[in-house]
This record gives sequence, C-alpha cells and structure tokens, in this order.
Amino acid sequence: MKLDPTSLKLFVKVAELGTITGAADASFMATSAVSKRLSELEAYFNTPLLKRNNRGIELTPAGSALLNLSRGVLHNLEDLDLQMRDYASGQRGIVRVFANMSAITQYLPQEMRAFFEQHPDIGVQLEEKVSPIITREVMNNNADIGVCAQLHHGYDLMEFPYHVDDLVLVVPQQHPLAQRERVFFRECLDYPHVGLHTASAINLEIMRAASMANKTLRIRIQVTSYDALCLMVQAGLGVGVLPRGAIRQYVDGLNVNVLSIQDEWARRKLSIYVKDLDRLSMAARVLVEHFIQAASGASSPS
Amino acid sequence: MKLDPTSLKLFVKVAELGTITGAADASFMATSAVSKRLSELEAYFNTPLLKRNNRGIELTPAGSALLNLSRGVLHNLEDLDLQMRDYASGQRGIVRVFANMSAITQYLPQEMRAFFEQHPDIGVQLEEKVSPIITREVMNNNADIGVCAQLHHGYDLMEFPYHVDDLVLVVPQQHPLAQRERVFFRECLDYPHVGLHTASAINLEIMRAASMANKTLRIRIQVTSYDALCLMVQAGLGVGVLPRGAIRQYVDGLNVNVLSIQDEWARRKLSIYVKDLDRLSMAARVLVEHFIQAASGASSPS
DNA sequence: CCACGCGTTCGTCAGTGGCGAACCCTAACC
DNA sequence: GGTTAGGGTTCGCCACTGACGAACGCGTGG
Repeated sequence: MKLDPTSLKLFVKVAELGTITGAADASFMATSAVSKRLSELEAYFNTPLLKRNNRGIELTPAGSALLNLSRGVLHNLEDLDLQMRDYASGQRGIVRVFANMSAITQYLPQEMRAFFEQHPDIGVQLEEKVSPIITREVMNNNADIGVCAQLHHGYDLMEFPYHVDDLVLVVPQQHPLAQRERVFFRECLDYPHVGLHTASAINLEIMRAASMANKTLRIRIQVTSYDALCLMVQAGLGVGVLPRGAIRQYVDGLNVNVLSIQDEWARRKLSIYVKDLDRLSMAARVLVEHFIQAASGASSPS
Repeated sequence: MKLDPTSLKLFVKVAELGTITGAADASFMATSAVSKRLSELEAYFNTPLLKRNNRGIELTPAGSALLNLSRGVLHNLEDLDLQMRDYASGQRGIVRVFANMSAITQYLPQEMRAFFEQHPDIGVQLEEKVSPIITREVMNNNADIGVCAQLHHGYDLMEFPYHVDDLVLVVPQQHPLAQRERVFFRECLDYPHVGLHTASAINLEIMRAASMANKTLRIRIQVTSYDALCLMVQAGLGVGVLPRGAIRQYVDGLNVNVLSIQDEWARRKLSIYVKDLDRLSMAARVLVEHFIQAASGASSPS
C-alpha cells in the first residue's frame, strides 16, 4: 500500500467530523471501507493516528500532525488540478521576477524605473526570496527571472553576471569586536549570532565556514529579512552576516558597527538566472537584457 | 480514475528521461503500463501533456506546467512521509513565531531581547509573513504564535491585543501630494501605486478602499517588503501605503514624504494569535504572556 | 530494404477497494 | 440488570484496476 490522496482525504474528513461513520456517510462510502483505509494508513506509518471510542475518535499527536500535513498536500493537489484546468486558457503578460534582498535594496529600484520608462506596458511581479530558492524556482518555471547570489545550484540554467556584493559582519556598538575594521570569520564564532532563514545562501555559507573552522555556530534567533536582523543586532541579540550594499540603508540610523570579513567566500557576486532565453516571453527577455546592460554599465555599486 | 501520486511520479520520470521506455525501465515497470498511465492522465486533464515521436517524447506547454506542479505535490508528499517518520522521535524545543513586518521592525527586537534575558534556554524561529497567511498558518499548526494586523480571518483562534499601527502614505518628494500632511485615500487613487504582496493585509485593505471609492487602483509593480516599497517610491515608481511605525527606520534616509491617511480603516491594530493557549508548549505560552505584558505596559509606540 | 528503437492496443490475471453481514464494545436509559 | 443505540472491526465476496506480455505500427538510419 502506498500513500494516496483518497486515504488522506478520508482521514481529514474523519478528523473533521470526529467519527468514522460520519465521514463514511459524508463520503458516500461504507463505514467498513473507511475503517479499513484508516487501519492501512496506520500500518503504513507504523503509528497510531486515532484513538477509537464509542463516541467516535480522537486524534493522537501523530494524527494531528498528519491532519495538518494532509491538508497541505491535498491543497496542493487541488491547486494542481485547478491550474491544469486554467492552463488551457492561460496567458502571459507579466514577468515574474524572484530576487534576493541584496538585489532589491541596491539595484532593482533604479533599474526597474528606467525599464518602465522604456516599456510602460510591461508588468512585473517581484518577490523576495533567498538565493537557493530563487534558482530552484527559476528551474521549476515558477519564476521567469532570478536575481540572486551566484551559487552552485546544480540546475541547468543560463547565468549572466550582475553586481558585486561582499558580505560583512554587523555588531552592536558595545561589542568586543566593534572597534575592528576587518575580521576573519572564525573570530566571530566566539559570540552568539542572529541567523537568517534556514535556507538562505548566507546562512549556508556561514554554516559551512563554521564547519571548516571546527567551531559551533550559535544562533539564538533566526529572522527572514536583513533589516530585521540589523534590528536584532542593535538590540544586542548577537552579531550577523549580511551583504554590505544591501544594509547601507539601515545601518546609518542604527547603533551598530560594520566590519569587513576577510575570508575569500565573503567576496560575493550577484547573478541573473533564466531557464532558457529563447523560451522566455518577449517581455521577460527584454527585462533580462535591461538588467545585463545596467550591470555592465556600472563598474561598481553606487 | 483520479489523480494519484504514482501517475504523477511516472510522469515526472518520463519528462526527466525523455522517453516512456526509459522511465519504465527506471521504475521497473512495463512500457505499456507507463504508456497507459500517461494516456489516462491526459484523459483526466482533457489536454495533451506529451508529444510522442520515434525518439521519445517532448512536453507540451501543459505538460511543462504539470511537471512543475507535480514536483511540488510530490515534494509535499515526501515531506509528509518524512515528518510522519520523524514524528515519533520529534520534540518541541523551539517556538515558531510568524510575524508581519510591522511587528518585527518596531517591537519584536526589544521584546525578544528582554525575553531571552529571562529565558535563555528557549529558542525562537521567527518568520516574516503577511497577516492573512499568519492567521492561516497558526490555524494550521505551522506556527505556534502569530503576531500581525488585527483582521477578520474566520478561524477559531485566540486573540490578544498587541500594539497600535496606523497606515500612512509614502510619496516621492516631488510628488503633487508631497506638501500635504494629511490626505484621504481616495485622493491617492489619482496616481500610480507601488503595491505589496498580493495576499498582504494592506494590499487587501487598499483594494477594498479603492472599490468603495469607485476608482481603479493602478499598481505598476508589486514587491514583498516595506523597505523595497520605500525604495521603489523614492525611485519615483509611485506612491505606497505602509504602517507608520514600521517605516520610521527607512524614511529618515530617503527622499520621500510621509502623509497621514485620514480614513478610519487606516487606524490599524496589531494582535497576537494562538490556536489554544492550553495546547501550546510551555515555552510558547511563556512567550505569548511576555508579548501581552510588553504590549499592555507600553501605552504608545516609542 | 531491413534493423532498431520508440510508442500503442489488447487480452489476461493477480491484486485492490468497496460492499454487506456479523460481530464486539461501551454508555445511557428504563 | 437488561435493553437500546451508536460507535467501530473483521471477514467473505465480487467488480474493477493495474501491470504484464504479445502483437502491432511508425519513422529513422545504415
């Protein structure tokens, strides 16, 4: 027996109604068939999902977990169904751009403005994501263009150079390292850190660097944005690693210091990723060319 | 026939390998069985997914879409499987907090710092999401605590008051409205807007207000964060609506003006949402109580 | 023209999934 | 204490499904 949506659907229905008989009625099935399905689910997971009693059922903790996960899966399947239905009448008039925060805070506003001046009829839907997710989503056709840190992603994507984007250390002003201008990353590992999104490229980079230094990276709190991280650092919750250009906006008004990280991996570059230029819509292709042009025209960040 | 993961899995395998025979071999199945499954998928969706030729197959546009959607669904199922496997040995030592950007930029850093001073052993995973998604994810047990705009969400959640969070209009300094201190929202609708995430509470609010004013809301670009929006406004791409307190950090260093919005709906409040206090872990409950205490102790934002 | 590699259709058969019947258990009511 | 009601489980049965191998069709390359 394998996992199947019908069993999950029945399980959700049972959980919602509180009885196998009610779920059977609602699904126009015999109680015995539903009961059997649930037993098979429990056998599959090798864990009880329900507590049965003469008033119906209660979920076990594992059952509660399965309920939530099942809803996600079933929602996804419904989405798939819906999108495949709509696909026949689908159309493409908006360019979907996924960009990391570095690109957004430093370059995209000006470049988008210039782009819209030349192409007022093109729409752009811009979402901020972390770099590994950007490359994956471009690969999976959930975004037309990705703008993020250059990284080894293992996908079959076209890559174009964008801008330079070094990583720096942000520390509270009273921190022991605060008077330094430059630091090796291994020195930072003696202090607690404020971390970024588990999947972010920076997070992966500093975890790898910590591993190489044979030291533990102590992350007290994780946040999902650069400005939130700066605020946490200012509040004294730890130090943080961020791209220099991306935080230029924030640190002027904050009580934090910014230190250069001398490790080689901290010299970062941004890239533009697309699946295949020839398969992009005209709007997307024009936007990519605009970004490339803007990047090659600016020899250093302004 | 209904949608089933095995068929989707086979479809993905066929798409990846480029031939039905190759996918059959890789799946230890007969070519005829795979071929039949794919035909049934096409019948189910009532649309061709593959172009067959004597060298194998190519995906149709619908097939490409299904490939990506299937990967998502299958990934979700694998996740479910994994989490159900890990569930038996799962443990709860970290509090998952979803918060909107307003809460993060204004209150959470100080309050988290104070919290950690009292509870150094508790971990927090903080993710920034938009308000409607926060309530949904708390409801779905994907977050323990939600901190976001008070809104009518329709879920069975416990709610506690948090802070006040008025909405304001941000305009470029040369904008016709720039010299105003106060404005009614309907006046803003004469100009293009920079929009937020489609699902964000602010976006929904201004769309509703535009509808009430019988005017069109022209959104030239949509971004997913407040600072990105400020930068787009500064770049002249339009005006934007944001929470006053949340952007205090940014606007000092930018060439933009901030105007009060006089409509009633712009007087916003933040709330704390949990599923059921009694069912939270001790760590999560302690954190909720800390937030409530911090909110009732501060009569106005500082 | 032949060989090869691709895919499709069809008949067959073991396994699946849902049914109804029979049974068990517990709580509530008289 | 006995009866009723509502819950769930197990088992035998049967129609249907899903995978197989065989036979076939098609286009390309040698």
